[in-house]
Amino acid sequence: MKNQEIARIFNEIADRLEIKGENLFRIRAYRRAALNVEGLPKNIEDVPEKELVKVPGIGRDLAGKIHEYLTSGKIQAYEELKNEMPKELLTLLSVPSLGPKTAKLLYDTLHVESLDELERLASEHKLAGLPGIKEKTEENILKGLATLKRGKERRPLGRVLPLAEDILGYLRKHAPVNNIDIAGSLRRRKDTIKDIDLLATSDRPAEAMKVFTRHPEVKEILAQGPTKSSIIINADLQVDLRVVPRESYGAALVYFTGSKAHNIRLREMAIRMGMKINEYGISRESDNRKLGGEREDDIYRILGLSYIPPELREDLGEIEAAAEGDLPHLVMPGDLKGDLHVHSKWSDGGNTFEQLVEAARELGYSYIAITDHSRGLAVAHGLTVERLMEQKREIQALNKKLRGFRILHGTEMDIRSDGRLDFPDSALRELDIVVASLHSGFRQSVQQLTYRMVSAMKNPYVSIVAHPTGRLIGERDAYELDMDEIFRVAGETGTALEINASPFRLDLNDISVRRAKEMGVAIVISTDTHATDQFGLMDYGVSVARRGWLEKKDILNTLPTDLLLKKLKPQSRRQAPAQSHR
DNA sequence: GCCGTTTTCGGCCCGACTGTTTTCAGTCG
Repeated sequence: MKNQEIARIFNEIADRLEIKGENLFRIRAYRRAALNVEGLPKNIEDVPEKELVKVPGIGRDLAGKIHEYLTSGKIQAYEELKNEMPKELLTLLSVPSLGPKTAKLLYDTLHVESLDELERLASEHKLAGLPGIKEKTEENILKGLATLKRGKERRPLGRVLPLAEDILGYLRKHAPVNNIDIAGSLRRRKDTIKDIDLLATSDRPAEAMKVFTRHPEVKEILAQGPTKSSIIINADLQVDLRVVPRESYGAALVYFTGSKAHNIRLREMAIRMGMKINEYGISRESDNRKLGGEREDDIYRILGLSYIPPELREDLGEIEAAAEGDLPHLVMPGDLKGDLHVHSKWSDGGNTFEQLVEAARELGYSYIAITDHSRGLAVAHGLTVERLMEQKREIQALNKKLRGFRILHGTEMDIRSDGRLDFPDSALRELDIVVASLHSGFRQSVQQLTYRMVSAMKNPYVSIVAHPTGRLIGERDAYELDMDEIFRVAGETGTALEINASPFRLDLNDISVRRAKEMGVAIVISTDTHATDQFGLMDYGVSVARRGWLEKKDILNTLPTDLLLKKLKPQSRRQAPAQSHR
C-alpha cells in the first residue's frame, strides 16, 4: 500500500519546506495532500493518473509527483530537498515549543542538527544571545526535550478517555461552569490521542480556570489565561481548558473539535459565501452581523450542510457529502445485538457461560458467541476437538434453558504459521461460527502472511477473521499484509472482518474499515472479551466503525440472531461443504 | 501548491498565549 508512503514523503517535504521558510500555503498544500492520500478509501496505485487530480488537495503538480513515485520509486524534487539539510534536523521540530523558525535559526547559526546537541547547547546556555532567544526560551526548550523523552507519544483512546471523563466530572462538580464537554481528537474518537481538550461556558471564567489549574492531578501549569489554560497532569498528558461565552458555545465546539483540516474547509466555504467563522460564531462579512453560533448545528446549517458527526470531521469527503445530503447514518452503540468474540473459563477467559450470559443480557444483547482458543494456542489453554465437542453439548443444554437469548458456539481458531487451520473441517462443521486469527509468525513475509489469511478465508467454515492486522497500539505495528488482497478475498468468499474493540487493538482501524466497505466486505464489531466488564469496550469499536463511515446495515452483529446466522458464512450450514481447503 | 457562484490570478482560517519585544514574532491548536 503506497498511500502511507506517499503521505509520509509529502509530510516530510512540508517539514523541510517549513524549515527553509518557504511559502506557508505551499507547505499547507503538501500537508493537506498527505492527509487526503492517507485517508483515501482506495489504493492510490489503482487510481488512474488522470483521476489523481480529483482527489481533494491534489492538483497537477502533486499528481505528477505521485505518478513519478509510483512509476520510478522516486520523486526528484524530494531527492533534491533531502540534500539541502540532514534528516536529523527535522527531529528538532518534534520538540514542543520549538518550531521551524527556531530550528532554522539554530541550524544556520550554530549548526545544531540533533536533539543531543540541542540539549547540550541549551543546558550550557549557549543559545541565549541569539536573536529572540533568552534564558526563558532555553528553559522551555529543555522542558520540551524532557517532555519528548518522557514519551509524548500518542496514547490509546482507551487510556485517555477515562482520564478525560474523570476531569470532566471534577470540573462539573467543583468549577463554576455551565456547559462543559470534551472536544478535540478525543471527541472525534481518534484511535490515539495526544492531549485532552475541554470546552466550557462560565459566568466566572477566572474562577473556573483557578479550579482547573488546582486540580489534584496537576503536575505543571503550562499556560493560564482568562479564557484558556493548559496543564500537564500526573499521567504526563496535556489538558487544555477553553472558556467561551454561552452564545458562542456551538461555534467553539466546532472549532475545538476540529480537525484542523475540516475547520479550514468550513472557513473557506464561509468566505466564498461572504461569511466568516471563528470560535465565537458565524457572521456576515459585509456588516459583521452575527448569524449564529450558540449551537453547533448553526454553523453547518448556515453553510447549507447537514450536521456532521464529530467522528467524520477529517476533511475526507464529509463536507462534500453533507452538501449533497449524502452523509451516512452512522451506526450507534445501541444498534449492536450481540458480541461475536468472547472467551470463557474454558480457555483464557475468567467467566462461566452463565456469568457471560447475564452480563450480555444486561447490555440488551440477544446473543453472544463463545469463541475460546483452539488447541494450537497452548498458552491460552486452547481446546482440543474433544473439549470443543464437550463444550458444544454444554452450550446446547444451557441454550434450552434460555429464553430470548442464544449462545452461539464458536471458536477463535489459530491460523498456523504454514497457513493450515488448527481444527479439521469435521470439527468446524459442528460450530455456529468460526473466528480465525493469527497468533504467531508475525514477522513472516508479506506473501506468506497474506497467504495464511487468504487460505483461512477460503475455508468454507471460516465466518470471521479477527483482529486482521494484529497491531497493538504503541507496541506492535500491523503485520505486513496485502490488505487489498485480503479485502478482495473477504468480499469474494463472504468472510466478515472484525473490528476488534479492545482499545489497544482497534483493528481494523478507521481507514481500513472504510476501504473494506468500499470493497463490499462485511464487518463485525467484537470485544474479544476475557472478563465480563470488557463487554463495555464495544463503544470503542463502534467509534472506529463510525470513523469508517459504517452504517448499521454494514455490520453483521446488528442483525437479530436468525438473520445473522443466514448472513454468516457458510450461508447454508446443511449443504455439504465444498472440497475443504488445507 | 491548490483552487474557482469574485475562475487562470491572487487569494489562501483564525485567535490565544508566551516571550521577546517598544509593537511583534513564533508556536500551537
